[in-house]
Amino acid sequence: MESKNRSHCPVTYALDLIGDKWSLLMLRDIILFDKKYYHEFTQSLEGISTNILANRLAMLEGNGILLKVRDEQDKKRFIYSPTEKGLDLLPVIISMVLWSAKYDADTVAPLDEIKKIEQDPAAFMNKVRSKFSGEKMPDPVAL
Amino acid sequence: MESKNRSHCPVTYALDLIGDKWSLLMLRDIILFDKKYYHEFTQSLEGISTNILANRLAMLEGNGILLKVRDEQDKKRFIYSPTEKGLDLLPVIISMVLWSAKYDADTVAPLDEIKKIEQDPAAFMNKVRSKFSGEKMPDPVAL
DNA sequence: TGAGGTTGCTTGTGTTTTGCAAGTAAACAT
DNA sequence: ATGTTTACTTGCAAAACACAAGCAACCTCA
Repeated sequence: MESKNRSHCPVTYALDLIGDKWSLLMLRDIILFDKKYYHEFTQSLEGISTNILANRLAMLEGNGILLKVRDEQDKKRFIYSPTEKGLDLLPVIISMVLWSAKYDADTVAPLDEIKKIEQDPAAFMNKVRSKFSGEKMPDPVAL
Repeated sequence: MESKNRSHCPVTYALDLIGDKWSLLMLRDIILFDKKYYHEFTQSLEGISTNILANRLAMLEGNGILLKVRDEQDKKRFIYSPTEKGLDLLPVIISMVLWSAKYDADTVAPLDEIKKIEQDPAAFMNKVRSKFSGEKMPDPVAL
């Protein structure tokens, strides 16, 4: 499930991995809306088809952006979570959100939340990141 | 040449306009590499086919991201330039560049330039923007 | 003035990707 | 044991894409 790179231009590298209409929406659901399970992704507003969803989940996992583990509470399910590489895409998502909030007259982005993000994006990102400060973080470097 | 929106989520709005493998590469060429002409886009590293190129140029123009004007020096050519809406996508491009520079072991992004952008992204964006401070900027608000 | 080159597309044709509906298998619930 | 939930997979039609060729407007130079 590898993507072949068109070039090693950094814009191209990112687009070859997440430059489609679904991958960043899935990361939005995982990172911002706390979705974890396959069936939760099928319930998003935009209606992804299940074959595309399965394909993208495998691709994102294969490229180290998502982590997939069996749910020990209910072994027929899997829990998807962002890796550090996935969480590091938050600035991409946020810059898209700010751009759309500015130019989409019909945006549903809440204005007060947008203003908070604009004033202190680092604070917003830290708050989001703190939700995932669990088992999948790399070991802290010893002092 | 309109894109229909899947939803008015701000992530979706951005992806519906520029969430494909080519649009942001073209904006990279226009904004960062100073490309202006159709034939210059065909010469990029990644090799876009001409029908897709023509389609995307029309789409980006139709959505107010690019401006297309006839070149008065050579009337068989057109000059493409970013609108304010197009220039406002610079944060999206930059955040992708920083992410790829971090995770692509084979990136061609120059390390010293990346560090400068990381330390002061606003300064980099202003420098890039100053290249386009010409006729297509909106009139400054009267004092 | 007209022949050839440049530029910016458009048009075919085949391949790949996507969307939609239906089906399957493992785990679980009763 | 039977039905249900969950996570996919499969088949097929539609759309998007890549590649090659063609074409029209404009320019160049004789």
